[in-house]
Amino acid sequence: MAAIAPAFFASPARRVARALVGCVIERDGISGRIVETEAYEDDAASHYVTRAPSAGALMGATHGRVYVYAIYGMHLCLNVTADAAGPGAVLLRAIEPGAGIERMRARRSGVDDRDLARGPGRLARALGITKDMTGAEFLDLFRLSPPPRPARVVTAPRVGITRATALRWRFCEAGSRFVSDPRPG
DNA sequence: TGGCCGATATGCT
DNA sequence: GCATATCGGCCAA
Repeated sequence: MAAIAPAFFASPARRVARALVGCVIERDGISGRIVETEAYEDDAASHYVTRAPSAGALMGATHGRVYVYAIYGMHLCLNVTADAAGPGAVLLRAIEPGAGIERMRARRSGVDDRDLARGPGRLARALGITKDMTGAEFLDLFRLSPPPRPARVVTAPRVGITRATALRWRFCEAGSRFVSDPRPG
């Protein structure tokens, strides 16, 4: 399977976010199918606006770069910047664990497989994300392959935001039990 | 299933 | 200093 190339991230964040659903992400022997993403552009909820000092330049000037931030003190969230012509980033919210599932389990005893990477904080933990990855070329750290089978995508409002809540820029694989709460539909 | 709440990085005043 | 956050774990019902 040919890997996805950097030009994939040149499109607007919404398009990249939708196209990522179903793709397989892999790093260091751990892999999974992406089942949930969210797009952020220059809307009121975007870190391009709300965290302009740290995220503004990265989201505005780059595409295909890693952007990691911490939320609620302890959770990391993995994003990839998008849009060669404007600000954008895509938050990776959930994956369906594939290869390396035993290592993901080993890091977190007692957690059901379904929950290993369901939600942005858990996903970051499952993939061993650290904040110092910010700024790196996404495809230098991760291998990304097209969907092994076509994904049916449903949209929903983004999670955990208080502004621009009318936008449905959350993209989920229809029917997947690996999608985080609240479930779309 | 739903509600509570910890624990802290980040940005603003 | 302060308010808020692109959450997640735990508990009661």
